[in-house]
Amino acid sequence: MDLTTNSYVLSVFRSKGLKCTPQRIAVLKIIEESRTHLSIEKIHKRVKKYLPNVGLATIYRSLDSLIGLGLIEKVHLDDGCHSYTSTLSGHRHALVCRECDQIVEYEDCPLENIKDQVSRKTGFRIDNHYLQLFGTCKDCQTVVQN
Amino acid sequence: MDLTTNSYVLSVFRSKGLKCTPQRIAVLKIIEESRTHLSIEKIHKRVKKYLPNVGLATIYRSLDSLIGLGLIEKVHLDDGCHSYTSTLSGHRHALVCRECDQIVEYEDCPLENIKDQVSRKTGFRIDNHYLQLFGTCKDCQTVVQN
DNA sequence: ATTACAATTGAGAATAATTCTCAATTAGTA
DNA sequence: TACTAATTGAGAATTATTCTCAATTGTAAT
Repeated sequence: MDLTTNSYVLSVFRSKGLKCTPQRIAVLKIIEESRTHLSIEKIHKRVKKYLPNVGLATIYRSLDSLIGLGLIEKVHLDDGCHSYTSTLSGHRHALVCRECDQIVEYEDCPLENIKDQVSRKTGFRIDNHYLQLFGTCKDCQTVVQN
Repeated sequence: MDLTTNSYVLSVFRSKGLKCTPQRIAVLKIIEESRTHLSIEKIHKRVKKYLPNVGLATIYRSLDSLIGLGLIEKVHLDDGCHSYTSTLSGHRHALVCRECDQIVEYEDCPLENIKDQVSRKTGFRIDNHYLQLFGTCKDCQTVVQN
């Protein structure tokens, strides 16, 4: 894995005065490159392939930093666990397949007008939302259940 | 607090062969009656007022049972913590105020048609969703920020 | 009402998840 | 190249959650 990064990511780090360390870049890239959700332990294991001495605490800290920078998002799974997903290609929502754990993402946010509607009804000023859909992906629908 | 319950709740317990215990009813009622989100610790403290010997493990177990019965739902907060909300008045979504922690709920689910739309685009069969909106409630919008 | 039995509970131990501490290291200036 | 504040690794500490097991209790059948 190439632990250098692009100038956009670099500028995000700079804008908050955070250092762009190999540990943080590795965590970010691993999350970006994964198509299924990764637990902290899995992220740790994968980062260790490239940075064998990295500690678990650093993974936690990197995740926090990256969330603070808006480069990744915490994803809450149906069972109460959570994983992390990259936000680099813009606002995304996750579709989590219960069978194969695959995450499919879709770009267009269907919630913009819903937010207005809810705002009018409740008086809330809404500044963030969290949507996740659970189900069975195309592939797993054709597999015979056992 | 009245630890008896109505026949609907009773029938839900019976339908899954679960016992309708005072501990479970207490947890359910406390969640139902609260308008803000409650941590496990807070639920534990409140249940203790009525059942002083209740253990923390029982709160965890009761919450699991009630989720299994569909009587409550886990709510993921923006900071990664979670709380619980009653589902007794039908399908609800939470609006969480960042200022005062108040939860406002709205009954009508705006997602039914969105699910179809996403299904068509991605091939997913969607069987559950999780939506939460974060923002500032009406009251807190008028308070001067400090 | 009583009984029988499986489900549930309380208590605390065990485990898992997360955060903290601190000395050593390092990224980003100057 | 040197400086400095931020970051890291290691492991301890804390917090959250689950497990174990003997005692208790809700429920259904008598």
